[in-house]
Amino acid sequence: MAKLQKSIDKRNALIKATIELVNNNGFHATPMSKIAKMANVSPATIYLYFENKQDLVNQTYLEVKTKYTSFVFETYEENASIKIGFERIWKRIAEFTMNECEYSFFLNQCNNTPIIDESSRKEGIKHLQPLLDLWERGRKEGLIKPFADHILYAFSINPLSFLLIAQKQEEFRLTKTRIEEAFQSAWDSIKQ
Amino acid sequence: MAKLQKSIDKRNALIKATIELVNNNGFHATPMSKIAKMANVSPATIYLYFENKQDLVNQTYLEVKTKYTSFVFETYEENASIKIGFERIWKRIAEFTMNECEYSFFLNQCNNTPIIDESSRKEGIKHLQPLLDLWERGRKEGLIKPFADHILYAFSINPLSFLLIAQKQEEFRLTKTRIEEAFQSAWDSIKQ
Amino acid sequence: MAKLQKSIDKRNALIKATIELVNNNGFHATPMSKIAKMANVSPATIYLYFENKQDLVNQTYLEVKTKYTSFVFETYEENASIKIGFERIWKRIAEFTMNECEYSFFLNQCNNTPIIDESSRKEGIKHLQPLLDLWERGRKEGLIKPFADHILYAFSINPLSFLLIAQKQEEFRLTKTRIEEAFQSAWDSIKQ
Amino acid sequence: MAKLQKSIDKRNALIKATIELVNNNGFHATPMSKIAKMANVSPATIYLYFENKQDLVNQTYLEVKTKYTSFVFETYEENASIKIGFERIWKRIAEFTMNECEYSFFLNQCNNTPIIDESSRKEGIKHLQPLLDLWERGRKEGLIKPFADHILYAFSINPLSFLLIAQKQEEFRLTKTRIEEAFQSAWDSIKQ
DNA sequence: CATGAATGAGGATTCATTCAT
DNA sequence: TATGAATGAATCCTCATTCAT
Repeated sequence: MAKLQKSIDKRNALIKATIELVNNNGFHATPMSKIAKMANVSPATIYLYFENKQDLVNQTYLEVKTKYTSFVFETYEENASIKIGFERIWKRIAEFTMNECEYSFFLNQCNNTPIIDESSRKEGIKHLQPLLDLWERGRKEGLIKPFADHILYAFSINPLSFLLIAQKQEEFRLTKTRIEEAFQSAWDSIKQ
Repeated sequence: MAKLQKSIDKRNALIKATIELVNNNGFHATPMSKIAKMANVSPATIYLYFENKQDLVNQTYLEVKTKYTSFVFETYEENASIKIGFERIWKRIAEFTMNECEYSFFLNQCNNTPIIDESSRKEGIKHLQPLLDLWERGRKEGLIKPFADHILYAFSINPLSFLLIAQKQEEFRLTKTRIEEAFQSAWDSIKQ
Repeated sequence: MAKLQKSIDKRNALIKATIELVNNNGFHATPMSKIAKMANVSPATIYLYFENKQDLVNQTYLEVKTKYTSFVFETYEENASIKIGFERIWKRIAEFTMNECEYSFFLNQCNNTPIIDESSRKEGIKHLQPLLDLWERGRKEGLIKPFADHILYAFSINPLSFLLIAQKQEEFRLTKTRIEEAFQSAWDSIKQ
Repeated sequence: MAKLQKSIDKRNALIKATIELVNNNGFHATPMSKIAKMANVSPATIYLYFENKQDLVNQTYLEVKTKYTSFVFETYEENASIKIGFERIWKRIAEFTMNECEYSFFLNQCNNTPIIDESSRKEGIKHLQPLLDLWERGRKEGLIKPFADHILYAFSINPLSFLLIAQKQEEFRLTKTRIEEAFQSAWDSIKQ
């Protein structure tokens, strides 16, 4: 329906604007009015789609996280070997992190800052369940270190966030070669 | 001098209050008035010590970063072997990260957020120069992977930040054993 | 349109309040909040119509100056004799000065004080162009002293401002007779 | 006495600073702290010499007015003819107005603005008593128009203030010749 | 659904003034 | 007498949110 579509478009525009503005200015220093302006909408209209500013950010966070997760596992097949399976997931995460900087940067900011409601963030790393399952299998097979998921995540996945920020601050450029190197470090850090 | 000491005390109280409040509420949502109240001074007094809110946060950041760096290298001796040297530095960082959560959390927030002036953050990871030197030596000796500093940092040091946050959100407890495990992952990720 | 009219009314109320308060208290000592209260709007509303306090005063100044000029030349006809022409303009200025004390006093305060932006005041006495033209003609016909416009203005027009203030401070009452006397002085001061 | 002199020096420095700052920024926008700084004195010290900010400005006004008056009549001799007497006083006023712009500008601002207490300004033009006496004599001798003092003042003396401001705003330069012209206008405006 | 005008509550900052020394 | 540190009270301005249309 054209009408419904228009609504969805507006909601999307608002979320897009939120991401861009929060990325560049932080949550503070992004007034609702600016978000409205960038989305070509009246400030009052925001409140038809979201309860309030907090809700807007929370929903934006969840939306982006969902995009992230579904991209990451889109190509995943459960029956690959541990290393191959991990490599595929890792490369997808790396691809997302680098190609969708806006999304990744936003997620990162939310994860390191009290701008998101506890409840929205509470899930932690559960959204990566297939990866956690893979690790579990790997631990059983003696291929992955018998460490907690958080440790494995901290050393093999999270570093990509740091590289993203370093790149954004132009201290560093993440080339193809370097991604391969990064993967090697990631794998070494978790493999038995 | 009693007067000078009083001034220093006040400045410290302000910085302490800033850290605590920004950690819990974020830079936005910590009004100067609350900082003043927590430091037991009038809001106007803040402006005797800092130019404005931005300056207060910038200076707080630099102060904390300095504490961090000097703690980390306090016990460092250059002529240890690569692995021992790295282990010592890493453990000091881990110790600081876990014991001085307030400081670490604050640093982390500043590093992942546009609340700090570019110029204040510009240094990147240069403050860890002795560690970078160690890596350089390690690469030459063929003990450390021949990767860029940022990659080594991302995989061996930065993960501690993630573990800190996970702990703060009570998803995870970082026990002695787990620190040992974490170190093992760190070392595996960078060793040749 | 009712809505547009309401907007215009509000803007006018704000300008009126500004004039009255600045006249009585000076630019300092007239907080925006008082202006808002007198105009029956919220302080925040002022900022829908004016960029900031400076802009409010600048615009008020320009508005009042426009009222002044158009009143002064409303009845003017170019082809009268020099003396008649001058008398008509002078009398209109006198009328405005005395009947619209609020406006005149405000203009006077702006002209003698650094509360107005240079740019807003820059025009000087150019707004009285028809009078300047008349003087030019008068000089050519040998009826007016061959002096600079500023001198003619200083001695024939500006004195009314002083009389206004003297009256406001109740040192002096400007009666019909005295206006005639004043005109005589004005004319004598510029006539050849 | 050296001590007394030092006190007087400080008071003078404060008054000088007040004049300069109020001239350039207006009464608002000249904080006590700036006055103190310009006078090389602590803010607290001001309150040893003046009750408060209002008192400081009032006293500055009176001081400057006194300087003005005594300069104007310094060379005056009562027994000159009306025209000569007037010319002498007028020229002294012109000299003061042009040479001591800072003082004149300050006086002018106080006279056209509600920054001075009514009581301090109440005297009006009484400080020019010898001139008023001269006019009275002139009226009796039929040489001066039989008009109120305020009118004579408005047209013959006050115009100099306008010329001062025009000059300050660089619309106009007051040369020797122009001063002669101005005098002619002044005299014509009051002479019978 | 959509809006733009309106606003109350609050925030950063300034400043005249005081006070302990 | 002189001061610099300290502050409470104000001031300008912003912004999330609402409401009449």
